[in-house]
Amino acid sequence: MALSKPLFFTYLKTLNPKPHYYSLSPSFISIRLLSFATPEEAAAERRRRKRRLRIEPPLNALRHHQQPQRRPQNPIPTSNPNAPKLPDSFGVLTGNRLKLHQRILTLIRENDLEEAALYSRHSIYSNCKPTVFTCNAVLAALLRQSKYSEFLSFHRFITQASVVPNVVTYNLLFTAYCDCKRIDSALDHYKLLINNAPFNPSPTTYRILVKGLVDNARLDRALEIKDEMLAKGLLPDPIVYNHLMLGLVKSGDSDGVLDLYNEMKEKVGFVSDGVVYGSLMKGYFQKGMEKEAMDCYNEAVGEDSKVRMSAVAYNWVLDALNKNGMFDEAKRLFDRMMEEHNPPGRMSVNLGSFNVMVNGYCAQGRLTDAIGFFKRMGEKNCSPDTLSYNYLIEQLCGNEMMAEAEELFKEMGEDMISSPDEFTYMLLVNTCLEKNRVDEASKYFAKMAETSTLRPNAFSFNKIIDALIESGKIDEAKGWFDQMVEKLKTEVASYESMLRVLCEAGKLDEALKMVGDMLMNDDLGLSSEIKEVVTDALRREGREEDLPRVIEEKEREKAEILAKKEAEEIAKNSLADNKRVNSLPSMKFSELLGKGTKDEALEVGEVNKSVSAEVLAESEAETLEVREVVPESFSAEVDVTANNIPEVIDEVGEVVNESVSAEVLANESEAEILEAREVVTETFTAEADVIANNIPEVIDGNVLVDEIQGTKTGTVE
DNA sequence: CTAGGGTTAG
Repeated sequence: MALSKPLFFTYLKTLNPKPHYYSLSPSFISIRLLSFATPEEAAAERRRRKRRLRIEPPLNALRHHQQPQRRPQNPIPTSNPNAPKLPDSFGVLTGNRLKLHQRILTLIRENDLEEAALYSRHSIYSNCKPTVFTCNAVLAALLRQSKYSEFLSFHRFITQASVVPNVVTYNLLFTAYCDCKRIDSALDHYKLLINNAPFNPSPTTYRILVKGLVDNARLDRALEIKDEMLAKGLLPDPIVYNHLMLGLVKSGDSDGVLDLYNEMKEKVGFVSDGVVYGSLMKGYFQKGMEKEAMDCYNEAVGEDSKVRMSAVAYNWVLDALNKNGMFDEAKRLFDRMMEEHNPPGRMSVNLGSFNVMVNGYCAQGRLTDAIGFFKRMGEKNCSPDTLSYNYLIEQLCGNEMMAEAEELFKEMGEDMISSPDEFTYMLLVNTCLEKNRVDEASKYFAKMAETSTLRPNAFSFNKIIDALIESGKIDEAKGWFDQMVEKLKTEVASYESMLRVLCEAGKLDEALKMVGDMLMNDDLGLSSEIKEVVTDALRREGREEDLPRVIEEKEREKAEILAKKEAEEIAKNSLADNKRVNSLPSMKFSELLGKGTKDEALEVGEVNKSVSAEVLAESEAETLEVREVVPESFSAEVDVTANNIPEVIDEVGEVVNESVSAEVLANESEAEILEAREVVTETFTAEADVIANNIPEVIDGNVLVDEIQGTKTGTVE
């Protein structure tokens, strides 16, 4: 996906927040009141707090009614521990934290994202905690490189480490979810933002969400979100409207297109942003009202037009012309844009302009002209990205111009921007296969597999495997099959068909080895039908006793593994029990909080922390997990207890409820959490948090990666 | 000048 550049700009832009999002004073940050002399006093404080919450509703409740431009009123400073925390203000980005920020930015610039993320994670526990701006920079970088699972893991990490997200953090998260087509997750977090965050969504928020919804055929919801935006008193954003209008065009609702345009016009008088005129033209064209479409055209680009036409706005108009048979007019406009282009002051052409023209000429079947436009990018210092290449290569492949396609392929760069991706390779592989050039196809496939970055999906693997089998290259096919098994979760059916092929080819030893692998894999197993196939093949060579032998062997191996596992489990449990016993002082946590001094409680917290870390940390990753929840603040130590040793929840339940607060609110969470929270919306105390934290994490990074890989690589037919 | 480097194509 060619998001990188625009996203980066979005980030840069939002990095400069509007002052009013951050205008609350830092002194507002809540101070936890944790130690009470007696349980009675704790209870009294609890009651007081509930009363107070009734009198002073949480900040978000007030926020709904205020004008967006107005500074949020600072209701009651410091005393409400359940109040949402405010994100860092720019003021904190000084001294060491600024230095840290710059070092991480340097790492990002050097494209050492792994180091940047790791460094940030470690700094959380240093005396120089990264600001939310630094975290956002890391998130944005991960997003730019489509590292979604790392993105989500990092995001989860910083939320659990109580880095308070700002609107940019939310926007990055929305973008990540939308990119992965997990629009509902994005909406869940939008709801969290609306309900809990001490700031409003920005126009960018609405652009991301509306586009995400439109792209995922959720026009109705997109329109609702737009209305929510208006209800907040924000002006109609032309970009949001354009997304919606394009969505309506796509679904054939041309009246809707015109309605939206008129709605915007009604609200702002005159629509000076040219970005909507292309979709407006499309609406008229769709109604067969060519004259009106061209009136819009003239309004937008005519001699004395007052409409501001950016490159993007022009591109939409170009597209509208091209898609409605007005290529000559498009060409005239394009030439004018080229002439008008005068950077840095006036930017009227960009990469998209060329792409739109390339698309238009391809649609007419004028491939050579399309290549001509493609080559002209350099004139205006534009360079094609992967998507631009892929589009043209696909068109060329589909029009018997394989030589030209391969030429372009060779041009594709080493850089992230224009390097070939899975789609590129599979285009070439498929085209070669269609022409029965199996060896060349295999060569392209091999080239893709050699890269460290590209991950062909199962569909791609099967494509080349089947083709190789069909042309009798069983060994080569088996080679790819083995790689597929190593890299991807492979379906039983794939194993079976490969197995059949091996049997048919009389490669019995390999077949038996594969049977062994299948038996050892709990997800696979061996159907009686496939057993039959193998037995038949063996019988032909007089080796029918080999199969039962292998089966028996594997059963034994499996039993051994199982026994070993059980033994380990027992050992581990008793170890854990010991530690649990050793950590028993933590059971007195609540008492200490009630009766003892804070210092004593802290001491227990300390013990507790290290013990739970020990108990839980079985791997590096889990150590990180634990460290994620190990907080700076004493109160969150209760979190560790509550999160990690469920039994303790009962013991310290009251205390937990009182002290675990909104910091967990912004947790990586899904609909359930929202629901859980709904129950206690008025006072949103920790009950919901505890519930929420016990809900198993829904996000599974690996699953996600595969999903993305699936959607991204797709199928090239 | 009080926005807008936003968008499209597999």
